[in-house]
Amino acid sequence: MKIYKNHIAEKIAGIIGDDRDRIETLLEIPPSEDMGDLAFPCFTLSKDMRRAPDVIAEELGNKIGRDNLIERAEAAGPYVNFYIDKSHLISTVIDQILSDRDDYGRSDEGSGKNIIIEYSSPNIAKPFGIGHLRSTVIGASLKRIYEYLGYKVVSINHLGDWGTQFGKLIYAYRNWGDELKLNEDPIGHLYELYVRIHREEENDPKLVELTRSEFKELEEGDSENIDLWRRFSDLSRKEFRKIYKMLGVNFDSEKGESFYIDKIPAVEKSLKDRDLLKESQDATIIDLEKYEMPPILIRKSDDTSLYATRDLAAAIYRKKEYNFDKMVYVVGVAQSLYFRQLFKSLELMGNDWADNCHHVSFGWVKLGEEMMSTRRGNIVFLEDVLARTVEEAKKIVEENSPDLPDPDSVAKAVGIGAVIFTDLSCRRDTDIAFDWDKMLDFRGNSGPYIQYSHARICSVIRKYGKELKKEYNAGLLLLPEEYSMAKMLVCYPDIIKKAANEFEPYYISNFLLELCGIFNTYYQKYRSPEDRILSSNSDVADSRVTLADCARIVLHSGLKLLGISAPEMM
RNA sequence: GCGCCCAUAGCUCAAUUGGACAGAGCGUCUGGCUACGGACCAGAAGGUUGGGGGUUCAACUCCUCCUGGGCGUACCA
Repeated sequence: MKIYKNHIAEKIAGIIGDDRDRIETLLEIPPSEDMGDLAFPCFTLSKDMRRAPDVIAEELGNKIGRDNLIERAEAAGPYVNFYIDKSHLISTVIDQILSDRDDYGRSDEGSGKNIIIEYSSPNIAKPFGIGHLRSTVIGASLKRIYEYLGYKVVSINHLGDWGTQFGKLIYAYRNWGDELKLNEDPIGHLYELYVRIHREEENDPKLVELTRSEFKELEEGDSENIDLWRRFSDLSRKEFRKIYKMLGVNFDSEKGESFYIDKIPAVEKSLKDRDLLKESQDATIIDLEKYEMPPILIRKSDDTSLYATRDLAAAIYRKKEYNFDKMVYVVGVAQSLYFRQLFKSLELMGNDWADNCHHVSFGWVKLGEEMMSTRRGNIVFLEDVLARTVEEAKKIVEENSPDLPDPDSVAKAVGIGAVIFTDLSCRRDTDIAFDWDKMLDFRGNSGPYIQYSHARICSVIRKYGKELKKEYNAGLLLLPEEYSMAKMLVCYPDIIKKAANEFEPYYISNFLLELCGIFNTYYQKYRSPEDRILSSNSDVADSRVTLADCARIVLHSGLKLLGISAPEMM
C-alpha cells in the first residue's frame, strides 16, 4: 500500500504545497469499499487554510486526474476518496509475490540490529498451565516476526530455577518426598509437595523459617541442597522440553535465574558505588520514592537474593554478552509495576540503554470468573488441553478425510494450531476466557479455519494439475472479490511491521481471518463452470489460480509467523 | 488507603490510535453441495459502547466524577 500512499501524498502535496510526509500520515483506509481504497480527510487542512473541509475536498477531487496508478479521485463531503487502478494493483502484487515467494513481506529494516526476547520462563517444579502458554506463544511469534524483518533475535527462556520456593521444595521433599513418584511424574509430584508445604505453613508459622533457612543454605552452597535442586531442575527441564517440542518453540538460551547468582556481588558493588542501596527493616532496598514508586528489594533480611537482584544481574550480563539494541520481556501484566522499578533501577545505575527495555505484558487467562493462577490451584494443564484438541482434530479428520496419508500429524497440526491461535487471536492485554467448548470448536474465527482455507486452496491448485505459469492477465481478474483479495495481499507487509512495532501478533491473526473470509466467499459464490476458479475458460483459470496461489503463499507465511503449521490436506 | 488496568450484541473478541453507518465469530432463526473440500458460504434478528458531565468540525477512543470488577502495592516470581 506504501507505493500508493506515497504517490497520492505527492500529488496532494504538489497541489496545496504542503509537506508530503505529513499528508501521507493523514491518509487512511475508508471504512467501506465503495468509498475507494484510500481517503484523505481534509479537516486538518481546513484549519490551516481557514476554509471549509468540503470545499477543499471538492477542489482536490477536481484537480487530481487519473494516471496509471490512480483510476479516479472523488470528493465525498470532507473526504477525498481515491480509487486505485485495479489492474495496476493486481498485477503489481502478483508480480511481487511470485518473485518473492515465501519471502514476501520480508524486509531488512532490522539488519544489523540485535533484539533480545525473553519469554515463557516457567517456574521449575510448577506445572505448565494454559496461562503460561501465552508468554511462550506470544514470544515465539514475536521472535519469528522480528527475524522476518531482518533483526538478529536472541530468544531467552529465563527459567524460574532459583528462589525461596526451592527452600520450601527441599524441605517438603525431605519430609514427604517419594523417590518413585519423583521419577515417574516429576512435576506432578513436586507440585503436590509445593501445595502441601504452602498449606502446612499456614497452620504452622515456624515452618516458614525452616524453609527459608533451607534456601539460605542452598544459596550458600550446601552440597546436599544443591544436589536436590539440580535434580528438580533437570527433571523439570526435561518435562518442559517435551512441551516446547510439541509447540515447535525453541530458545537460543535457557539460562535460568540460577545462572546469575555469582554475578550478583558485582551488581551490588556498582549499586553501592552509586549510593543507591539503603538498609530498611533489616533488608536492603533501592529507594524509589522520588519516582513515586515503592522501593525495590535487593536483599532479604536473611541476606538471600530476590528476583530483582537476579534480574538486574541478568540485564547487565545480557547487555555485555549480546549488546542488544532492544530487549523485551514477555511477562504477565501483574508484573508491570515491578518492571517499571527494574528499568528505573537500571537507569539509576547509569545504564543509558534502560530505555531500550520493554515490558511486553499480556492479560490473564480466566477460568469462569476467576483468574487462573498456580497459587490458587485453579489452573488447566497445557498437556491436557493439547491432548484433547489433538484428539478432537483426529476425530474430525477421520470423519471428513478418511484417506489422508498421515492423519496423526495432521491432527497434531490442527489441534495444536487451534490452541496457539486462541492465544494470538486477541490483543495481548485482553484477558482471555478459557472455555473447553470453544477450545474444541474448530469453526469460525479459529486456527483450523485458516488451516482449512489454506488446504482448500492447495486442493484447488492440485486439481488445476498444470504447472503454475507466471502468465496471468490482470485484465481477466475482474470480480470484486478478486480485487479485495489482491488489496489485502498488498497490505501484508504493512501488517507484519505493525505487529512488530506494537509487539502484537494478533494483527497477523486478524489479517489472516479476513483474508480467508474473502477467499471463502469468492470460492463459494461463483460456482458455474465459467465463473469458478478452475474456469472452463483456460486463460481465466490460469489467472485465477495464480491469484489463489498468492493467497496461499501469504496464508502459509502468516501461519508460520504465528508458529502454526499449514498442512496441505486436512 | 494509594497506583495501574478493564467494562462494546445473549457469549467470546474487533474497531485503521480522534474520523464516514460501531464490525466478526459463537449462539438463535432461515437458506445453500450431481460442481473447486460443508472444519465452508449467504441472509435475518440482536447496540443509547456501564452511567453522568466536559473538550471539538468529529468521542468506543481524550479529561472529570460516579458505579461495578481485576491486578499491584517490602522480604513470592
